[in-house]
Amino acid sequence: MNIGDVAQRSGLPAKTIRYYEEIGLIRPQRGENGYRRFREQDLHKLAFLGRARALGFTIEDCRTLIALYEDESRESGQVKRVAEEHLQQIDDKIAQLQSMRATLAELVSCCAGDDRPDCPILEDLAHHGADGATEGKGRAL
Amino acid sequence: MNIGDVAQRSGLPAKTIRYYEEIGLIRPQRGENGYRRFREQDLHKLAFLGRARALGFTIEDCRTLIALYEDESRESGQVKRVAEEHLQQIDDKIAQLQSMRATLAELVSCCAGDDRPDCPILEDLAHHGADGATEGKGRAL
DNA sequence: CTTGACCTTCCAGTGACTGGAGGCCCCACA
DNA sequence: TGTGGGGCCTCCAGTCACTGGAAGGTCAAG
Repeated sequence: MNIGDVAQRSGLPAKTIRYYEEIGLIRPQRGENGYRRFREQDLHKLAFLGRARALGFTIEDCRTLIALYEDESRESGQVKRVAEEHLQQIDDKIAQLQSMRATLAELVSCCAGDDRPDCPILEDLAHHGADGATEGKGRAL
Repeated sequence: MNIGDVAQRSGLPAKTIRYYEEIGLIRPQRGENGYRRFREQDLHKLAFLGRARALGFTIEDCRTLIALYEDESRESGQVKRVAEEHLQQIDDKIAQLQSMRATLAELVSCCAGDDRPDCPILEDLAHHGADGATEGKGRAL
């Protein structure tokens, strides 16, 4: 298979597949013309990666998960630990977003949203006492 | 005030303040020694930025919000629109994370997490039918 | 006069891609 | 046999919002 075929079958953009090769997640063979040649097992791995990424695992997590997947002597506890840590991070992120959401929704509901300049949203941003929504800053929306 | 003072008073790292100047969010004056000299109004603006960022507004949103804040003839509807769009994005993100969370929690609960290799988490990643958690990919955790 | 804290600029790296330029390669059709 | 168009290649730059570090100037205290 050429890259276009695996892209279509895996649902991943060709660019992303090349990137995954670059960082060593996959090692497709090469034809005489220099084109990447993918086998079924490469496709399988890409599908695995696509699903792990869709669950929000980082690339490094994916590396670990693939290594565990290929390691017949793995212990399921190792996998579970990775997943649990990730789950915890998701929970933290959700909590942070919900805190932001609450503050923001409150402000929005207080704003008339008409043609007059008075705006409680700006008032709050300009004069609010100390911290914003949560202590942890609002990175990575 | 020097940058260290405003950093302390605003809670933003000095690096970040320099960055905000670089991208034109603030324009502190300069002393003869080349040091940035901040006035109260600069500090005020930085505090505004810190709070807007803590609510998850992008830098571009912040630029807009500050412009509106300084525009006496603004209409609060403009501000509200920015905030509502942002709120919508937060809601989308929360929904996406909750979908991931649900899938992941289910998988984790099915995994024994012991010293045997059998692992439903890996099974799912390897053989799950089509999409991952949600259709939208899991970027930006 | 030295020490050490503070300030400056500039450059590089983060994560996970994404876009685009410039250039082969391959196949079908005239 | 030429040509056109699509697919493939590599390499470079950009994204977002910082963050770290190196190399060097400045300032106040002792």
